[in-house]
Amino acid sequence: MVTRNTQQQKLVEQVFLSLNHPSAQEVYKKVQELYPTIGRATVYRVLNRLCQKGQVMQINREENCVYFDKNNFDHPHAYCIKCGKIRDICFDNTFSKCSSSLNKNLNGFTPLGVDFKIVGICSDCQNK
Amino acid sequence: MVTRNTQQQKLVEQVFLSLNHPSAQEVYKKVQELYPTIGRATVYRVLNRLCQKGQVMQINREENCVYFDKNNFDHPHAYCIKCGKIRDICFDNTFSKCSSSLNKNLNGFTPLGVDFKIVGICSDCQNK
DNA sequence: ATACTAATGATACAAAGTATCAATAAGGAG
DNA sequence: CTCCTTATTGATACTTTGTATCATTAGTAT
Repeated sequence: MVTRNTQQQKLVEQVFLSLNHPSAQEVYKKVQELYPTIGRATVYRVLNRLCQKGQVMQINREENCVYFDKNNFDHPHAYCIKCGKIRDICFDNTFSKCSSSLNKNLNGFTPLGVDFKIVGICSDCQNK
Repeated sequence: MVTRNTQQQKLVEQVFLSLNHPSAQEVYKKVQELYPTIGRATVYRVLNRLCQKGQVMQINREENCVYFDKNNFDHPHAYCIKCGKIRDICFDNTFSKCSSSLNKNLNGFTPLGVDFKIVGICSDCQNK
């Protein structure tokens, strides 16, 4: 398969690089200003292709829904990309040291909570 | 306003407590088995009410879309609940110490990446 | 027992993202 | 430069997660 360097791809990539942590919609809107006939699906496809090539990373949301937790305090989770299950991680005081050290670098950002998640494959799914 | 202790509420709460980090859909399906006439909206409403009361916590996804990042390595982000923007946090070696210390506690879980996010209000939004 | 109204269930809707498929346009071969 | 192959596009329909609306139902205080 020979990949083709289309106008749309170049434009989406260029617009993506000009933005900070954009969502797909943000990229889409900006691209539309420059190339009104572009399809929504194309923007999603180009971004996903960039991810597969490893040039781009998705932030949060390997999941596509909210999960609810009984434990009403900040603690890290492990999310399995195979089964979609979330598990608690036992955290030691390195985590709280890490949490409090981050507060120093927030530049006026008022933290309300943390969301620390390890993404990977759980032992159940590895043994299948 | 007088809150009412309905059958549906009791059931949703009970089912939620019986599950580990369930999504709303998981709770809905389980509740439906026991109470087939329950509406989907009711399950969402009860879970949201539990969150407001502080009994339940939502895991990840204050956002409702995927964000993309140029920086192709694991680093923490700050997510503002007012404007929805994501910012990078400068991380020091405490973060990597924290990351590597977590590896010890993973019990066979193979980590592929981390997603560390501080949720709060950015300085721009505070000054409005 | 009655009245008030919080909560429900049905329905429609919105937003994010994917699947499908005919039409288009890269780019290599001649 | 022209033709041909097929990767990519754009339109459309669809799926999933979640919310808004509103008439009906059922807790609860009196």
